[in-house]
Amino acid sequence: MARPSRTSQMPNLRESIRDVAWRQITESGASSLSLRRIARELGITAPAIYNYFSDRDALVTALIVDAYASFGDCQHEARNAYPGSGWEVDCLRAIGIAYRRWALDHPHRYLLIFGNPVPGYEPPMQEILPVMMRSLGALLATIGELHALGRLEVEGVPLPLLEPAHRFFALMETADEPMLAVYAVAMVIWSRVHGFVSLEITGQLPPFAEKGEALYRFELDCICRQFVRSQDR
Amino acid sequence: MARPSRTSQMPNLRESIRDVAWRQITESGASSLSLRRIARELGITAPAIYNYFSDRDALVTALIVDAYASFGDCQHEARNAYPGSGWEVDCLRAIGIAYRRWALDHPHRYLLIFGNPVPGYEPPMQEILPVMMRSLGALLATIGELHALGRLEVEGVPLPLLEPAHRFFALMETADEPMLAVYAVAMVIWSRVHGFVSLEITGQLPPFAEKGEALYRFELDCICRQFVRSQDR
DNA sequence: TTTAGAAATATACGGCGTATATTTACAATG
DNA sequence: CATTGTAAATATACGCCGTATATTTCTAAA
Repeated sequence: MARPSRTSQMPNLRESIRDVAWRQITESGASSLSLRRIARELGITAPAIYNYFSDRDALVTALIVDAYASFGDCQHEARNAYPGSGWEVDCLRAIGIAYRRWALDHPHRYLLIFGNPVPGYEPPMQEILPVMMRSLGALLATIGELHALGRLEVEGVPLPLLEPAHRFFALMETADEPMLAVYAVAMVIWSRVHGFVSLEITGQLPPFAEKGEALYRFELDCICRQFVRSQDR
Repeated sequence: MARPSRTSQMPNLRESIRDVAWRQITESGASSLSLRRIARELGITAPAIYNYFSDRDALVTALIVDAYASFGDCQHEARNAYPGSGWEVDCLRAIGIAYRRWALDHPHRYLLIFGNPVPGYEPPMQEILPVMMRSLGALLATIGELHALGRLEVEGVPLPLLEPAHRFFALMETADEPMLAVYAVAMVIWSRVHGFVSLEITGQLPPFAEKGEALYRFELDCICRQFVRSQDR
């Protein structure tokens, strides 16, 4: 008895697979994701999943794209809460706060994106780059505005190289020198924020329990003091 | 035919297992570590490994302890290159440089320790804490010296909580307030350094190829400028 | 009404960690 | 020297896993 009319009982099977995958990930971590478990839970057989995802990796990629979309939404929401000019520093801080908030709310998604959690998986860059850049777009735009206003402190910040062989070259080849400085500052900020948040959600920030919040805000203050010139003058 | 006299042909089987495990990890990543592959490579059967490691997790723990030892060696070597007083800033910088150097030289070891790479593995803290604290000891000692010399800038740095429930409490309960400040600064420094290095070795530091070095040194300069008061006066 | 294709099942293969029982080599004891 | 107990290995098996292949069935178009 093959093919019970499943499409009638369960439409959008592709969506259901993704949903169950997310549930399993948020429950027991990204590394314990299993096609057979998903199938079992949906009452189908494991090979049936291959009608919707060519691979386990294809499913993981779809999940990563989802996660980036959610992350990007959180970043752009934070940015859009400070429209107009004159609030760039508050915007920068809000983006930072939202970054940590999202990571704490969705630690497995965070690790799925920025960590190394799935065994043999290597992300296909051409699929992920768009959502990845969109999610970094909020930070880049805010820093870009500060730069346009002449309020970005870039002294001493080394600029990135533009080498055609690099896999991010396509994104950068149109960038002029000021844009490079914006990228550089963004990377420094991102690496600081990522360092703190990734240690925090993996439980490696030893003695700070709920003081993580305070220490994180301290870091955001350092970032703003260092890279943003005061408005007046 | 069981038990061919293996102990004669291959003594130190426990060491050999660890060695082969390291080779597999450095070749294809920590996630693709497999007891059966190790056994195959050593010409033994898989269950034989259980005479030396009770679990796959026990093997992973041994590897992590190894990695921490190697990492700690690198940190203490950097520190010991600047003996005596008056070179604390250089020492701090050297420790930072050595941190990145070690991570670039042993990316898989770095991810094994500070990442999330092995599927269902949860590290047993009571085994790992000693080597972990030893490896952080170089940084803590150097910052402690700066603090003792009155050259540590701690204004605005939030202090960690001391709550008995926390699993790092045993390490901290003897710490007095100045020691807490040293811990706090160490955590900030560590999170910045870790953020940069982890992005770099996972290939997520987009446009900076060999400019990673320059950007990293910039970060170390920022750290020194921010947390170390100048010597004179 | 027939037929082509999509979507599911059944089955199977090889890999994995590991539990259990069994065999063998070796060292200590009588 | 013979015996025996133990440690270290093997043999085997179980239940997972991803996935390849062939088969079946439902459905929609010709």
